[in-house]
Amino acid sequence: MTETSFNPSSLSTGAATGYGEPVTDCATCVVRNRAICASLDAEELALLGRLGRRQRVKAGHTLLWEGDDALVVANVLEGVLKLVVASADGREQIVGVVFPSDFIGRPFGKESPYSVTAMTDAEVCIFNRKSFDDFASAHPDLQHKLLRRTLDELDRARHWMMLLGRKSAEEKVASFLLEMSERLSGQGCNSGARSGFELPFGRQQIADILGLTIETTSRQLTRMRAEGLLDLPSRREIVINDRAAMEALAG
Amino acid sequence: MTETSFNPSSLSTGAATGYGEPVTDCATCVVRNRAICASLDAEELALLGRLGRRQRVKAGHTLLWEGDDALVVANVLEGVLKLVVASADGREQIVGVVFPSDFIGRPFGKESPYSVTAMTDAEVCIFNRKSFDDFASAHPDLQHKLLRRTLDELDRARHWMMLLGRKSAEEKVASFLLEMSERLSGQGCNSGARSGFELPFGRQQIADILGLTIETTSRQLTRMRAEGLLDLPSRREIVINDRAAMEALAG
DNA sequence: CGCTGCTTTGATTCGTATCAATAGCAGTGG
DNA sequence: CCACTGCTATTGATACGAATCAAAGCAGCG
Repeated sequence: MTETSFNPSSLSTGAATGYGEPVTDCATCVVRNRAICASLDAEELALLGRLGRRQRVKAGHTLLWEGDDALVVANVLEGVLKLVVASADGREQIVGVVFPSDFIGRPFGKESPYSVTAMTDAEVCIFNRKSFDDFASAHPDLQHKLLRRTLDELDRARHWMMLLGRKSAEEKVASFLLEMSERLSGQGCNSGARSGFELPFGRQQIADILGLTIETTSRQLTRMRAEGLLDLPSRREIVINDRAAMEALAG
Repeated sequence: MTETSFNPSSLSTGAATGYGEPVTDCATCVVRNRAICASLDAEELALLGRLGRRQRVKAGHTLLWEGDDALVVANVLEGVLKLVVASADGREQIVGVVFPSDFIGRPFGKESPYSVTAMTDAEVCIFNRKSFDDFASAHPDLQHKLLRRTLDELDRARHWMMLLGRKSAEEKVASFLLEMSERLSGQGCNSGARSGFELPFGRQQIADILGLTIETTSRQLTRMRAEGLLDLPSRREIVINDRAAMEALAG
């Protein structure tokens, strides 16, 4: 465990100071049109902007700890973060992976039900939770966006439950590769059967997502490569050669 | 498969007729203060009531099919229903269990991501989804309630992912019994270490919740009985003798 | 060049699924 | 009241998949 804590020491309600950089211009934000902020008009955006701070999070650092007071919520601007639930004896299960424009944190709740840790260097637009809760309560459109997003997340989580409870190691890895291929190769075109992408994390993390060990995960990938289903040009690169066959394996 | 479909054949937008009974008096509804309707005042309640119909669902009948158009949403008045995701080859994973006052269905979404099937005879207050979506969009307080509920469901689902991905059969069964004990023995007092309750479903369903087979589930229960942890007075009754020990097993 | 951490590969064990048979219970009708 | 039927649950024997334990390979970096 080399992970270290992000400590929002001088966090205060309202205009938070002492950490991060003030948000200067939401209008030019990279996720302006994809994040929940897309529901706001210029005036509202300026108001919310005053509550937020841009915050860099280095890979491996933890923004929220499972069980601790959920002091902050945030939008992801850049990088990839994981949501982790751990058991008393140290087993870990990744219960969510968030990308730019995704929302993190637990609004309207006291304790964070999971840890949030950066898997790559990341940048987030962070809010004091109470301030955000108040703002959201006063802005139905924002709340509507948040509701839709939460419903989508719930669907995704439930679909993942099927994978965790009922699929074999081979099916798990195949499903994982297909989902990552879709989420990582951008909203762009996935025309051909071949598709390559770079995973933002290593084998152990794949295992923690799939409920497997690192050895089993590695073996499955090696076997798929041997069968010509995929190439592994480098540790974190994956090229799916035969999408249809991969879909068949995913069950 | 003896499950049969509930077919809302003459479903129309607005005041739906031709199925169920019209809602006569929301004010005296058994779940009036616990369901999302609790956010509404008398006038709003009357409006929503006009959109709803009381509908009985017999045990084993399916209200919504995975992948089909999600035509309806509903509040549970009585009984217990399950949310099921199935794979092409017939494996099933129960991804949620809903009780009276819980909300079911997928607002703001076209396809239902899972099937909803009654585990016991049940009664629901059912709405045409589109009408409900419109009503919700116009009533921020209702939407707020729905958001909180969805966030809670998401937390529960993610917690369950840890169980499915990382826990042993013994830990799964122990966790399950503790959770059911809490959700079934009502909001009442759970004073003593001993607690008994009646499950609304059989062994196969427990297995489908835990991602196990019926045999493994049965063996774990028998073993726990042999060790004095619990009693099994009848097929569906469970008495936990030593709650602390059970919590230790749950991991 | 030789660390250091991550990944792959191999040998073995263990837990759970699978296959198969029996037991128990609920409902039905003689 | 009891025999019969169908369904659910339990119990047993065995097989298989993934975990575990152990070692070697490989890449990045001072």
